[in-house]
Amino acid sequence: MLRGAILDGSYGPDTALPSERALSEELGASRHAVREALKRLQQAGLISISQGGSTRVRDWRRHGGLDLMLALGAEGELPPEGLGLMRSLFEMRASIGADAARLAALRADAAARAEIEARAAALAATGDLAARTAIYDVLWDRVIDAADNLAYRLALNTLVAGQHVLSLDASTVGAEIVDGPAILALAHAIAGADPDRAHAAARELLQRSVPETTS
Amino acid sequence: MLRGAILDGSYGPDTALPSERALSEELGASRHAVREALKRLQQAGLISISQGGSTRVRDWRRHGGLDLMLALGAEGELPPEGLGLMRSLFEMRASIGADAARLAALRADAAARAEIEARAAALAATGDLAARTAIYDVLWDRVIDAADNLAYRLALNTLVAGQHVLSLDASTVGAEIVDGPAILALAHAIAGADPDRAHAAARELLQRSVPETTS
DNA sequence: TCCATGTCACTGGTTGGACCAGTTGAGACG
DNA sequence: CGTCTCAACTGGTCCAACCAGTGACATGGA
Repeated sequence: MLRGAILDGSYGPDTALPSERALSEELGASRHAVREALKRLQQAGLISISQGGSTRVRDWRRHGGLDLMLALGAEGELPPEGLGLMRSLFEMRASIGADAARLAALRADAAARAEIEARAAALAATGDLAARTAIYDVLWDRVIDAADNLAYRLALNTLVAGQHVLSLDASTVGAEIVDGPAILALAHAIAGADPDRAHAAARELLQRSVPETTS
Repeated sequence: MLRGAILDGSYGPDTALPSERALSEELGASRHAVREALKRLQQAGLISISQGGSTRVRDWRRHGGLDLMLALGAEGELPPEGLGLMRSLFEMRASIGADAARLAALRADAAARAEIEARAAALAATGDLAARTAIYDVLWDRVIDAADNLAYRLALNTLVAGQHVLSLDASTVGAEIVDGPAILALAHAIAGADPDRAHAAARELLQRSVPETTS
């Protein structure tokens, strides 16, 4: 609410915001509400607050966290940034996902390998698109778990949340879901403890959903 | 403050927290302070708040954002997780950094290519470790910019913040900084628009700082 | 004239109390 | 015994006041 009104419009980096009391009067809200909003902006890395001194806008490109992607996507953003935002999201998904597949091939225990292979087989055997999508999501969830990398898990959480914010349906990753053999090959590479093949297979698979740019 | 007291100890997923009023009395703080803390936890994905209903703990492994890494690292964590946390951080750094180098080789404009090469040369020509570290940081900053991927930029922001939280000094990436020729090779690959070589060079360079595990 | 100093009007930080608005469950009623 | 109502929760919001730092301005002495 306040975030969009503040940053995306005016208020360049290093400018001072109005005081909390001024903002509360200007926005017609109590100082507490303004304060909570400001604290959230601070947590997001958009502003820096210091007692006594004034609250200043930070350069979000340099201090913002990954969660900012959601905020940017939420507020119907700049048209040129819109596609770039999606491309950024899916490029990161491809990069992280491919490395997660590599690590899963290295670190998964026997049970995880078996489950990943079983889910891939179940996916390939199903014709229903919705069912395939559901299995595909769980499959990747298990791969991320098997990779045993907390940063990957958390980053992917943010990325899928971002896909929801951008209101993307299953068709966005349709090119991945329809290709049963490629998914099976990926699962086999992970189950067979072949990190290089797993990485390559995942990379190729995930790359299909990265939007093209006319550069 | 409150985050550590709540999650890391007890309070498993899907359990209900005490009411705001109860917490304020229990912690000796006003309800407003408790409320601000809860809002921050909500933003971090640790809890879900709904008016009328009770505030419940969410499964942070499934709903938390990347910023959670900082929070976990801040509160002297579980010893076994400590090393895993660092490994996760540096693995992600390597994965993102390598792909950023690849994209930079594809997308950088002439000025960026020239600057990246110039900085690499300046780094290789300097003997002082601190100076090399400073140049190295800026060099990667330019690579990320050239990759033109907002998600990478924001994720890296979080990762470097995490390195600060874990109080890691320059020696952590010493194996990268000392190798001038490797850095030069990376810069040349980017400047020469060779994405595959840039990716491989960055990957090899960044992989050196990933802590080993005795698996 | 110039610099050190103290004062004071700001800034954010915190608290208490009150009320509004949903949710939930226990008890009353059919 | 099933259903409905209502009261006691929950979080959401607001007002008013005070504490604690900051910074600039006015004032004094060198």
